[in-house]
Amino acid sequence: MTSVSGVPVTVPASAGPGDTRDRLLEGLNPQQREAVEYRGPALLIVAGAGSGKTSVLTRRIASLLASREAWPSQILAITFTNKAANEMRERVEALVGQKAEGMWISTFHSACVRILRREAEHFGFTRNFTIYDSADSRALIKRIVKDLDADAVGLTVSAVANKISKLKNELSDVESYARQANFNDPNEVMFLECFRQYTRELQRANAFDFDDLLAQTVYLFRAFPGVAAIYQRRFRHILVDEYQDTNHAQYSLIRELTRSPEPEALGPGDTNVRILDDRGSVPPASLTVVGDSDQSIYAFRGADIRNIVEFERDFPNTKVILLEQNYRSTQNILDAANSVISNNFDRKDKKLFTTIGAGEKIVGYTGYSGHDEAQFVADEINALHKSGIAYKDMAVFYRTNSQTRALEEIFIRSALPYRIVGGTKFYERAEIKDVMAYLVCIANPADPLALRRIMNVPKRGIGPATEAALQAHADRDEVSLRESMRSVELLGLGPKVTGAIRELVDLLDELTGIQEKTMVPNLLQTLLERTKYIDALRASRDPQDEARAENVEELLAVAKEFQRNNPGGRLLDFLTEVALVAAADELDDSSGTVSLMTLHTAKGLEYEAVFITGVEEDLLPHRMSAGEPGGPAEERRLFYVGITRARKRLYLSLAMTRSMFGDVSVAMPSRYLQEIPPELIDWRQSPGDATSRGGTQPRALNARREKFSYGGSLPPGPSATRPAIRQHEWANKVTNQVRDNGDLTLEKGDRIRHVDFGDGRVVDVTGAGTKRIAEVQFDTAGRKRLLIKIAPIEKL
DNA sequence: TGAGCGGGTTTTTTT
DNA sequence: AACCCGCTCA
Repeated sequence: MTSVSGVPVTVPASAGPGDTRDRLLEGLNPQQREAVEYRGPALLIVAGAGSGKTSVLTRRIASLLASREAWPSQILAITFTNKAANEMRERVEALVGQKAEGMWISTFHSACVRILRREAEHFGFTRNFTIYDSADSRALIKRIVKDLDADAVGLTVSAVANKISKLKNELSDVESYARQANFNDPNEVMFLECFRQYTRELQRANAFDFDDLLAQTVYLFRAFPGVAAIYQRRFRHILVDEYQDTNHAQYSLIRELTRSPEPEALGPGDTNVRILDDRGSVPPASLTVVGDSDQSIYAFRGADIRNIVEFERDFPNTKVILLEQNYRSTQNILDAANSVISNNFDRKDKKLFTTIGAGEKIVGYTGYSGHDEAQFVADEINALHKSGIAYKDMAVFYRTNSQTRALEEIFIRSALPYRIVGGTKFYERAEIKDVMAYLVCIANPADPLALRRIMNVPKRGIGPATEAALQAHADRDEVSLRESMRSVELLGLGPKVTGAIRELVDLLDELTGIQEKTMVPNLLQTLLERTKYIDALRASRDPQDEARAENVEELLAVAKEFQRNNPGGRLLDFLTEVALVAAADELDDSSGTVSLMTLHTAKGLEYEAVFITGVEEDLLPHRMSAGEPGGPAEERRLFYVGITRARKRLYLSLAMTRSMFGDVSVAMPSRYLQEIPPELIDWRQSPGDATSRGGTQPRALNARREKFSYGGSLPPGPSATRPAIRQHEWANKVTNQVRDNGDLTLEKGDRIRHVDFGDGRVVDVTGAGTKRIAEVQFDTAGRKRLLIKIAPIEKL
């Protein structure tokens, strides 16, 4: 195999058989080819949106393997989501025509878990540690804040949680924070105590939070050079995607991995002599990073744009390759994107271009309310679908998760198949967290958080008083909560409670004992049967509990699926996988549904048609970003990311009024709309129209009109001289009324009256049972699809 | 112990 | 509007 020296070489290296090399470079432009074939210590690929970076990265790995420059086990590729990782692995394997066993392609977090599971014993953890998600961390912090009465100095749970997270991303720990803390500030002293206790509790629980996964791995490498050396020797080629969104901890991890291992750390058993250079030491791994500073949207969780901006300075002998040709979007979409992002000063100018052609104009729409806007989106999706675009090729983006409500209500009513990516996730549901907590108790008996969660679920008469008694016993004897349950008979509790605790702890211990040799679905099945968890839900009077029972059964199906994909997988692997699923991982490409997601989740994805909703001040840019330095610029990048997801059709929509916290407030068009050349937008209903209705709307909207010019895109003639906008143009003032029509039946030709849309005629009826859908041509509001059972309609 | 009620708070984005 | 919390009463 070719040795990798520290000297940059542009490789004409025998990239395997010629035809393999040709295949790897097929269809690539010169810059892309160079990005695949360049060899050297450090490569920065500045890849604009849609410039084919994933393809380049994939082929670069394939090229390393095909030319035998690297074994699969010497490659570490970091992607942003697990889904991207799986896709990349499949594509590499397809390119090199073999299973690339031993190749690490994963997210930062997954890679760190893998390392920590192997090495946790070095520093006081065991390999079966629990991973606390943000909700778990919050729960723990909440307890601590309460115990310490930190409210008293104005510390809230979220303030503490955010600050701890931020510090960990900066690789600060309790000691380093304490060294520079101001001890005259009671708030800071209290925070320090919270931080200290939180850290101690995690350690005791044998648990890491999300931020620890990164920070503790860095700590591990720094504190144990021998451990670091294992990975420094092993990984010869490190590739990082979405580098603009790395935070300091991630940056440091990469730094550690691309160091030469210290010579004394090389054990005598080190047989990997092939990679030794002339001086007898192991050269650092080569590093490839791909990113686009215009798409940096995670500063709020510590991403530091300087990591990419200063990459060349950080890593000497860096080769930089720019990919500017866009293969995704039409020129109109790119022009809009370019002109929006050009308003961010302090960036290297770069302009995306395409040879695809101008394409359709961007469509703009201003709704009366969020529901109205949603109705527009639904109608357009319906029209696009009829024109031949599959549901799965369309997506609706929004800034905040709360915007899903109106969209969902309308989509359900319009009988559109949709799916929300992310948001309130499956694994965040209480019943799923309960069952997962049982599994955590089985895997990691030291974890008291999980144990407390399930202690009295389902109800078995173990209340707070009993729990406190157990905890007191645990504290006194300095044992775990689990251990104190084992000696429950010594506590002098009532016979009923004692019996319940005995039963629970015996069950947990029994399952802990067999977890290593039991299939996950079987373990889960046994658990559910013995705890009667599902039975308890089914017996409940709350009608929602039936749905919860179904969710738990769904989890069982997930476990079976996991076992199918990982025949050797054990409980610990299952828990790891579940803990690290990201929103974008849930995406099922084959599903015939419209995808709804936040702009953040949309990163890295692309669709034929994209709807960006809520393009309003205080939403995009979000109100909360105004105070942050660099906030508005980051929001602009977010908008840019959204725009550049679209291949052919882009819709921008907003509403004049938006309900928040239960009451309605007036919304203003986003400043970013003015940054798009007016001739690129075809306003179906512009903010100008929306405010010229006269009469009842708040003054602020009328005032706003003067400041907004939508150029030639307005319908001809000043609004005042047009016959007053007739009521029917506002016929779609959609309310959120829903009703149950029982078994109302409609047939083609029936006349109906709709609360929002007025009168209309049924032109088609499809579907069956409760899913019967009427296609209605309204006299004034256009054509709509309605779910007959719930639409606010009556037959005339 | 646990159901039910009233009052306060909430929404930025995520691994 | 929806959720969480703490309090009261059975």
